[in-house]
Amino acid sequence: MQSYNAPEVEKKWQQKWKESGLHKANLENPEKPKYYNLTMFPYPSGDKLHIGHWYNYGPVDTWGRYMKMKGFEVFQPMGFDSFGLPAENYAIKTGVHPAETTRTNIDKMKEQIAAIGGMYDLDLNLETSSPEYYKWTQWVFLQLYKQGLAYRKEAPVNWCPSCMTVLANEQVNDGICERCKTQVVQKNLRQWFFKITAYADKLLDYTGLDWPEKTILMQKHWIGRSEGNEADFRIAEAAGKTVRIFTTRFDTIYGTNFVAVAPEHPNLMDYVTEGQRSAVEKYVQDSKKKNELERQMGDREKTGVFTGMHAINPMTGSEMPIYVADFVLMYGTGALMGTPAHDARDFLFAKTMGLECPQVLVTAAGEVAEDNVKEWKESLHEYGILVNSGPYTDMRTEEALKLMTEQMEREGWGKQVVNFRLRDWLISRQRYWGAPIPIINCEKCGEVAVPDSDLPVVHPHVEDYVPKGTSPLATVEEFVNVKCPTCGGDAKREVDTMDTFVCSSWYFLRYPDAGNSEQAWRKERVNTWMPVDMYIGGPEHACMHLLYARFIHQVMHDLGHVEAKEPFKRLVHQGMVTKDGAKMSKSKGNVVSPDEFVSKYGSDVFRMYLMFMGPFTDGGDWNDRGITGVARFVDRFYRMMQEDGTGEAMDGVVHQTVARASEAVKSMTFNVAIASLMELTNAALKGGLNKAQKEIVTKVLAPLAPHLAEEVWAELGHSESIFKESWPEAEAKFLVKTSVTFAVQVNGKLRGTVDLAPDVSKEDALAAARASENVAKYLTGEVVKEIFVPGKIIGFVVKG
RNA sequence: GCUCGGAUGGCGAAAUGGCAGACGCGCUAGCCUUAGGAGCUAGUACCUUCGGGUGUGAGAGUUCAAGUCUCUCUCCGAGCACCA
Repeated sequence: MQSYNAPEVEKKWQQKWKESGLHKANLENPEKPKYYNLTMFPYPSGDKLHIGHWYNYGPVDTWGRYMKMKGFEVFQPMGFDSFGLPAENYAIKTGVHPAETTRTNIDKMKEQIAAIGGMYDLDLNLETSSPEYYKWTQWVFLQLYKQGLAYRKEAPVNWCPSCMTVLANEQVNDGICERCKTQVVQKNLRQWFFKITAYADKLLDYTGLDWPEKTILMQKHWIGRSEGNEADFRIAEAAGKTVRIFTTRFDTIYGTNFVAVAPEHPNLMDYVTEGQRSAVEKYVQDSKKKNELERQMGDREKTGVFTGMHAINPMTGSEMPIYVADFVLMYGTGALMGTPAHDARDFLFAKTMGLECPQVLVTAAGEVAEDNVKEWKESLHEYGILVNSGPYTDMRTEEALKLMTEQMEREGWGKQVVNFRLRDWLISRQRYWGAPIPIINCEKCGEVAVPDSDLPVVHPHVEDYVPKGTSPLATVEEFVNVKCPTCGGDAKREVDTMDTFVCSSWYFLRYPDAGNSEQAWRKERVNTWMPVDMYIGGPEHACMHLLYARFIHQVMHDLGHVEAKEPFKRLVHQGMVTKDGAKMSKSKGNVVSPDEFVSKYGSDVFRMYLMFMGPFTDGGDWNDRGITGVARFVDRFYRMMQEDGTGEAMDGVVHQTVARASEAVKSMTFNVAIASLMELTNAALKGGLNKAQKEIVTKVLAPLAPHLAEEVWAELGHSESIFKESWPEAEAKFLVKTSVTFAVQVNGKLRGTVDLAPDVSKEDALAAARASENVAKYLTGEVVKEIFVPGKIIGFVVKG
């Protein structure tokens, strides 16, 4: 008997698949229903493919092959996110120019990805750092620019002193640079932004998307929509001047007893008396320093300084002090009304400032509230019925808010507004390895867009690309100095590059028409293939790539460039593979190298073990020994296929396996699918399968272990690829059993089992159960209830 | 602090409210081989007076029946973090 030689067999089939074009979809004219199966493209990092790559690409390929066998024209492309910090930092580390490292790394990765044996289309050669791609990234930029959705402004931005560039809010976690873990500082700089806030409401619409609930929640929270009111409070000491506050709970206005303003508030000095000026200025300086050093860390103590002036409560006319306080952010209007009874932070602030902690509880369960609040009460946060609120007393919060809004609008001192936490997307970077921003600055004409016909703005070669705080492109005179496209006079190019997330926010639109030199994509082509039917990638992109991509896609949709509203119809996040429960990292020295195991056991075994560890979305913990179980299974499976049997009494098991495996693959619990095949193999090694049964089983195995399945399929006498076959259906007639084991319970406890026909009547079943010796023993008292669940349970409830 | 997840043998894990622990790792015994990822057979939650009893983080509840549904709590993980 032959034993299975994985390395040889896998090489053979990878070659054959390549020759037959298994990885190619008919993009122009799909005859079957299309299925766009996409994995987030990798950046070429220079290290070998790690377990994380495999954990993604293996199962994604399994899914694609399954969909292919389900009768779809599967498009499964892969390219490289080759512009950006990872590639550039790798180049800086090695001292080799990024253009060179990117090239060699991509070539190396392509080889390694090929060794997985997936049907990924790498021939499209999509690389974001190539001029034929970034030409269209620049075009996308200009599409936004022409709509006023790309603009430049000076603003306080996040600056990473190590990466020597600005960063988007999304790339800063806990005040730390997401890439290099350095403390980020705030700087006022003139930078390029995409106006993603204009799409905030549209981005909150997830209709028709099959996405993980958690991801949607995270995005919703990041976008942070909140409805409320803005209202002007007059300043007692300065006639005609007002301070505008934002609140979501204007109904609590009768409990307001101070106003607090952010230190960064542009009109802060309008609210400061001469006497308090130096104190306020000092506070502002101190809080700026705090901003830079430890704003995020630790102390939640509320601080602030009295400005000397007072605001007038627009409802009651009473005066209250105005403070500058750094717990107030430049969110909303940068000023808030302090209502200690209803907001925990206001309560704390009032306490530290020695303010009276009042007095009126605006809402309660309808009863008159206590006069004084000594302790913070969470319940006062909620909507309720107003008390001590003048004409609004006894109203429900919703009603009071409505009437108060009407009043302020009528009297002209306030209105209803919607605020978002989402900030505009900062896209310019002072780094070398990115797409140049296609803008020219002319002394006469100002900011001028590079005409589409002049694209691409070629990324120049620079020898000294090490970041210094300004873009390295600025050092290339022939790049910088240009003629103005409008007036022909001397002008200078924009030297900043675009954030790599811009490159990756539209690549899925390029794949179906990659290589098109006339346009970013043909509309018909993209409308045939978009939206992406299945998008698989890590959950860490929830509020970055996945949000940006939706935004850009929605803009393209609104401009009529693509029919689909949303880019990704279904989204799945793969889990993480750990080692001994810890995240794998070089510094911990617990990195598992796939290559070693792949060369030992083969790609099929490696991929299957990753899938066998647990549910795909959960990830799993790597165990060097665990893989042997899957290796043994492959041997056993191959052996089972070599043995000829009559297949007697095996039809039920085979079709049972088809049913279970189909269900499992469909729900991406590949571990269960593999387990069901193992069970079948264990059973079949005793009985033996006939040829028809072997064929069915091999088809089930095919997406999970493509090389092995293809080999076995050929040995069964087929000359065409198994991936031209359809996924098998479990036939009902084989699933019908002649006898089923019923569990018999008395008072909920298992007392025995009886084997009966599956369609046995209730009466016969109960009689059979009663007759069972062990059961009869427990049927001593009066039977008050009889339970019969066909095929499963016979139960008695006995009294006494 | 807020918002989500999660907790089942020594380990990874299964289980439309219906016989908990499928499948695999590891372990034990035996067989066959003794160079390799060996192979095959049987066993493997706990207690037991061998009748049975107890077991899915803890405690309550619903139900004939709960790992699964409801409430309270503990612990672990992830995300957000002064957003008024």
